[in-house]
Amino acid sequence: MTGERTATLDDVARAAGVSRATASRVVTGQGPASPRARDRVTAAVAALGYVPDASARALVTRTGTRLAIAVIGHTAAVLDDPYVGRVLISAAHVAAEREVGVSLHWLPLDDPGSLARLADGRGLGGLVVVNPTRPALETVPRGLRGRVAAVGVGARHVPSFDVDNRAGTDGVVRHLVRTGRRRIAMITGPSWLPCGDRAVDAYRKVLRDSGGEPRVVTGDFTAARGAEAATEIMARWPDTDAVFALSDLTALGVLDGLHALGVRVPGDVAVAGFDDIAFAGLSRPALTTSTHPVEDIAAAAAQAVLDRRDTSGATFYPSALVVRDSA
Amino acid sequence: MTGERTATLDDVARAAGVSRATASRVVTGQGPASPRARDRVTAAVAALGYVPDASARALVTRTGTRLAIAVIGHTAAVLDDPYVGRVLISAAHVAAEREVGVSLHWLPLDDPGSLARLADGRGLGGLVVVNPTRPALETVPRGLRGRVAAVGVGARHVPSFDVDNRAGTDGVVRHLVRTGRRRIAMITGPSWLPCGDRAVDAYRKVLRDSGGEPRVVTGDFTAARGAEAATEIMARWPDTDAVFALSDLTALGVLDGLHALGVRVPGDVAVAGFDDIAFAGLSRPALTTSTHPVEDIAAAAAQAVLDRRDTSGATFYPSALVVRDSA
DNA sequence: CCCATACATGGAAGCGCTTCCACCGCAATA
DNA sequence: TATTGCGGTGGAAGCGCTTCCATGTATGGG
Repeated sequence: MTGERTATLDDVARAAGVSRATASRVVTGQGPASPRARDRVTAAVAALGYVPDASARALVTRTGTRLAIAVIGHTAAVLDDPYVGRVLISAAHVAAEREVGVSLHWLPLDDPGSLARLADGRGLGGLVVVNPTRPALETVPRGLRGRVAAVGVGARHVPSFDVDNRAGTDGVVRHLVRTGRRRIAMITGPSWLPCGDRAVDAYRKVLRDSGGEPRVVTGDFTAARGAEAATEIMARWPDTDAVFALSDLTALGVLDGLHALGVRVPGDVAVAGFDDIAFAGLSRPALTTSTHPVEDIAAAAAQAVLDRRDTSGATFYPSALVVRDSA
Repeated sequence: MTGERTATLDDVARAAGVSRATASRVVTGQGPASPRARDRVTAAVAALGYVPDASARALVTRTGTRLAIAVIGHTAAVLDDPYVGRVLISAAHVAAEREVGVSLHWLPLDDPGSLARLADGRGLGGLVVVNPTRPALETVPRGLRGRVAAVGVGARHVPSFDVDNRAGTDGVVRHLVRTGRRRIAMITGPSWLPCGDRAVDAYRKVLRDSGGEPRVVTGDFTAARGAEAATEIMARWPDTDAVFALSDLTALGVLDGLHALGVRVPGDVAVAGFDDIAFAGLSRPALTTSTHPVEDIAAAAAQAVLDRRDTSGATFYPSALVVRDSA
């Protein structure tokens, strides 16, 4: 049964008739090696199907640069939203280009301490935290300082990358005002996600300037909640003439909810979202929204972390108004 | 500057006044340890912020069960599609429950050999390949036999998990026929993805039974291609009265394309998709489609791999017709 | 023909950890 | 009191790899 054993560098060296040191030099491409030795080792590697053990290698080189991506918030809501998937894919792309591995971690909302456990070993090149809560970010192990970035929130202690949802919201709400709406309601994100605060601020500010009173309802970024919230809003403030949701998914739900209520969009009520997801242009009426360059943001975070760039503070990416039919 | 060094188990042992062996026993929870030793070690761990080095641990235990997820196909199309993200998230969930790490790999379509490189070391508990091409699966390193599963294709050599798109397609197309459609076109997936073959078979079969002639157009699972394909189809076969796309995203694109053409849905042409994504119910008209339990499938694949269950052969998950407004 | 120089090579140390094994002291039993 | 058994413990080996260092072995110039 020894045939089932995976080959080790010793096996390769023995098969090639060289020392393990030489074999290592050839395999890694570092250090001198005669053509003869090179050939024999290469042949042995192929013959034995040798694959270096990453653990052993990382142990000695202390250079195992792996990019860890931690997603916080274990809610079902995340499943339907393409957001996390897009972040994952984009960050994984960046990592793949640099030939560093990616590890994925799924952290419950209520156990921020688990972030610390991610730093398993020095094999960690960096950590990207998606949708982090504030307490979670404070549990980042000190060995990792300077190698952590946050996506999707304006974090304090670590470099963070997010869309400028203040400016984006401002743009959307101003557009609503410009097109004659005054009684504008807003559906926010989940309360545990601090990223919405700046958006709500912007919304309040525009309303104040235009003489409207704020009508804020808490959402959770899901479509189901959007439909529900639409009903709530129309019941509580029947004269509402516009609804702005901080998520396209929710806005699509609003469209659905209003449709069920027999409210016409945009005739009776204008609807706007945020994110400009692929489906925003496909709904009927097509959704007015503001862009969210998720891939750029995630890629930037991954790059910053892998480059050990100390981009402290928050970086906000521009969001552009996309006017379609719903508002 | 020694303060910056990350603590090792030796440091912990020294601080706790015990041997490294004892410290290890306490940290891992394996083997006997007196309450006194336990307390002292625990305290030392906390004080030093010690985190075990996963590489070193994996090296000696040979038990580093990490779940590798490889996504094949580097196309932009994957980005918009929630599919891959959902697979990732679901598999990561399963892994998280069992406390095994997840590593993510992004493989170009044209270099299947890179699959072999994933088996870096014995730290690999299993490999889930998403959307694998046939040649890619054949490059799986022999050390990994029995620890690989495929998602999204009826693979030959490794256990595979996919939706039963033969039955699903059958259900959708029969529904179209039942509602009076005869001149039904189909938009498939990309040609490099073999999973569509069975669906096309089913489509052909139903058409043959109902006396229609097949009208097959190649797609790529994107919405943009759907809009394009709709135009192509209507130009080539102007009397088409139904379009079935093997992807909801594409079907939504078809809706858009037909709308631009001034074709009414479902009045003039019925449209049906496949997958029942979250947005399918939100489009206007709401999309008729067939379910695709992506999360179940991905979870099953991850479980099979982590359990070392030798579920050879293909497992197909049922797909249920969802009739909405578009067909 | 001999010595300096370069390169190729193997021996050996050690990365941080787990675990086998031998050991020791203690309580329980004869 | 002598013997057994056992939980707790430390020493030491070794996982597979890289890399320092010393030792060859060809090559050039003097």
